[in-house]
Amino acid sequence: MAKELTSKSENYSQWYNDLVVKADLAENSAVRGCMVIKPYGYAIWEKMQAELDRMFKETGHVNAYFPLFIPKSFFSKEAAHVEGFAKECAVVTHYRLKNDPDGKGVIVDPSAKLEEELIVRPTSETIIWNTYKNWIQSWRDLPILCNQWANVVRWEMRTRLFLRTAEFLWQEGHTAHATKEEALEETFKMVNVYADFAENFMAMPVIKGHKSENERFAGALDTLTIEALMQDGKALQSGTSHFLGQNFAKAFDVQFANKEGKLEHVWATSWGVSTRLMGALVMAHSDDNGLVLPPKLAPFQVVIVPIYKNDEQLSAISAKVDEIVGKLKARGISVKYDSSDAKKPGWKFAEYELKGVPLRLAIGPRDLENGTVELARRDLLTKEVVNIEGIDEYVENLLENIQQTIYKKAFDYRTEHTSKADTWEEFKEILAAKGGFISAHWDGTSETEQKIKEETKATIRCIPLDAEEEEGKCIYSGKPSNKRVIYAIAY
RNA sequence: CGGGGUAUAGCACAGUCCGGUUAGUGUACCUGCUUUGGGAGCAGGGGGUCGCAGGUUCGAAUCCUGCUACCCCGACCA
Repeated sequence: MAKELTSKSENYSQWYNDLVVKADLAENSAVRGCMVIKPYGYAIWEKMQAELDRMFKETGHVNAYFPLFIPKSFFSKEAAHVEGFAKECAVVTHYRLKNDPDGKGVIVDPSAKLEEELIVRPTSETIIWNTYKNWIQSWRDLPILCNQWANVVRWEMRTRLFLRTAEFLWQEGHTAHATKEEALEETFKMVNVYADFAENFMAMPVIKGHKSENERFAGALDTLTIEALMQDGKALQSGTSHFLGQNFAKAFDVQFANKEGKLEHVWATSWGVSTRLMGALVMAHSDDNGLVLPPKLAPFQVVIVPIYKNDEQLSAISAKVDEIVGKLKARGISVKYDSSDAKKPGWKFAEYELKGVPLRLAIGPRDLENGTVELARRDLLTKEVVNIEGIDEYVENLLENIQQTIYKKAFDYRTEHTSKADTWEEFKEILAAKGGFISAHWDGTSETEQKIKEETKATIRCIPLDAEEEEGKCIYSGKPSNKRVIYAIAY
């Protein structure tokens, strides 16, 4: 074996680290905490972007771009926001280098100090609301529905590829509305878009819900989240949508004249998903043989491997493969024909499994004689021999089936790892025994949430949107509660 | 940012304790032949500022000091 993966059961986090690197998704760079996203990984991200971008536009949003740098003074305008991000900001203080007079290399030119330091954006609310102030005067200017695709920097102390890096790629939507109701509606709309994307494209079931006060975005009145369950029983926050109320409008003095001619502060939302989704995708489906990619996000959905003994056989096979490729492409299926002579079939089989290609099609002399191909599906690791006749339709259906099977497997895993706890003892037992989501009553206080976190490391992942009214007692304090919330140990 | 660990060829490691020929093994790479339905075999070959910077010494991968990066555990976080 050329590339050995640590097994998932032996060491889950090592398995993840190995997989990301060995499947060629990303690697660590020369810059601490910052990753290089490699072409294969970036191709998946581009597929995610393309679909999300389409969904944003379908819901009336437009793309724009705001600066990487934010004047320091902007940051202090919204108190909770500063509080939340101050500890992880990169700061630009100078704008010039010069040759070191004492010898080698370059130094920062002390005479080139900026009058006002610039913050490398950890998120763009401040620069955007400073800008929106100029865009908004009357109710006729609203709503503003902008999104931007950008990089942001949060100076993390402990990083992991995709899951937490000092610089990451994301999209951030920032909207401005005339009424609270409309802003709230937007907040919900976007969390639904994220859930739709996660489930139908990533094949990853998610729970939609409100964040508790502790977990809320700095500066938001309400944060909605989608929470996914990874295969080690830990939760991963995969996307958030914030109702910002009038906090930023007040901080940046953004008012509009309503239909009665009175000035009012604008209502705001913001929402984002990041390259963290790549980590979610890896951890939701993959196995000890490597990545398992849902067909809708795979850089190529089908790989074709020829098996041959000489050039003559290869050209006969290639002729047949060209036909197949043409038919598959006509159906919009992306396919790679790997006729390279540099590697042997067995090597290619293992390599494409590691990279999660949903469907592998092998064709050799035996198949040419019989008019067949060998189809191997990545998700189930099963093989079958099928007729070339009608292969395109067959593959198309199979890809759809793989997409659904992957989803169902993740869904079943989540179902098995979602438990109800009614007592504190039970809660701790479940957490220790199998982890996963635990549905339990909570008295609604931060103190209780904090205590539970200290004692078990579990936090409230969300208060589900579809939580049923149910009288009960808080598992920790015993105080009355009227609905269950979702606990888990989180990434 | 606190505690622990690691750093030697593209990758995985040995050698470091106890300083002493030309730094070694597997794999990957290059050439040739034979191979090709699950990570091929044989033969030959190339590749190293031993993480970086200082110091000790006749002599440093090895001892000392500082720095950097990565991994694990904590605090913090998408």
